[in-house]
Amino acid sequence: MATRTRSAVSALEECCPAVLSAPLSEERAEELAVALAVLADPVRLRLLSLLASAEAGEACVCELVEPLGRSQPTVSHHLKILTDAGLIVGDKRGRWVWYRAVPDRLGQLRSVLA
Amino acid sequence: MATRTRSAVSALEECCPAVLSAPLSEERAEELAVALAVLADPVRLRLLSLLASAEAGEACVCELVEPLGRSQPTVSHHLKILTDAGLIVGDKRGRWVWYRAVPDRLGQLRSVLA
DNA sequence: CCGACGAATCGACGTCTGTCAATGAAAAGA
DNA sequence: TCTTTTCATTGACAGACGTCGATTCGTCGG
Repeated sequence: MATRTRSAVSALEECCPAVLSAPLSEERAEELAVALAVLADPVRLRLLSLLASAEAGEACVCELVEPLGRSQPTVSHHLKILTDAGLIVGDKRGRWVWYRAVPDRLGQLRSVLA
Repeated sequence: MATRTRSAVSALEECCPAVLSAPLSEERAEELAVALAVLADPVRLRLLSLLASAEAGEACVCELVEPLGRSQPTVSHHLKILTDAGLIVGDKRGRWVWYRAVPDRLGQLRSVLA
């Protein structure tokens, strides 16, 4: 939902030294590592994939629990991590929360691995 | 060194479903997560960066310990992880082992985040 | 109001991971 | 051969992370 707190979004906000071309400061390496760690989980990768290929590009939590084979609290846990990283956004409508991927965000990360 | 064992290199050998376009199977998500976890560490990111911007594109371990601010065993530990992932290669010459980055390998990972 | 439902939070547990000191192995020099 | 240098391996420890059951918080229907 738009009301959710975003913490780690600032990780690589503006464009990018690119790992193999710049010497990469200690602070920046830490930021990049945190951002990549969000993606380094099979459940979160499948979440991104499921959301991107869902009807209308979005899905509620209850539709994600079963295909992932994880408990509802676990799925909510990963959704929060992805949300905090800015990779997905949630929109609460009635009793359901509809999540959708933010492809631009993934593109930012991709461009750092130049 | 060329004699070193490579284990996790098979992670995403041939080209790529791309996270946001394919539904991403459970097995493939696991492989991708393992591959990304190798990059999700500040010391390993700085290692890649240091090697890429080193003289002649290579450096020995003793040249890497001090700028990283980690113990020699710790640096060797991370070098092994990067080597097993195919992101760097080591070449033993005399008493020194010269490491260099493998940019193609990083490009493979990058392309998965399409 | 009250009960049912969807989702987030909490608490606890087991596992994985980064780190270092100590040790081991290989190579060069005296 | 003995010593020194360079790097890898081992063992141990602390902290972080994924997972689930139980609980709590909102929201809708009756």
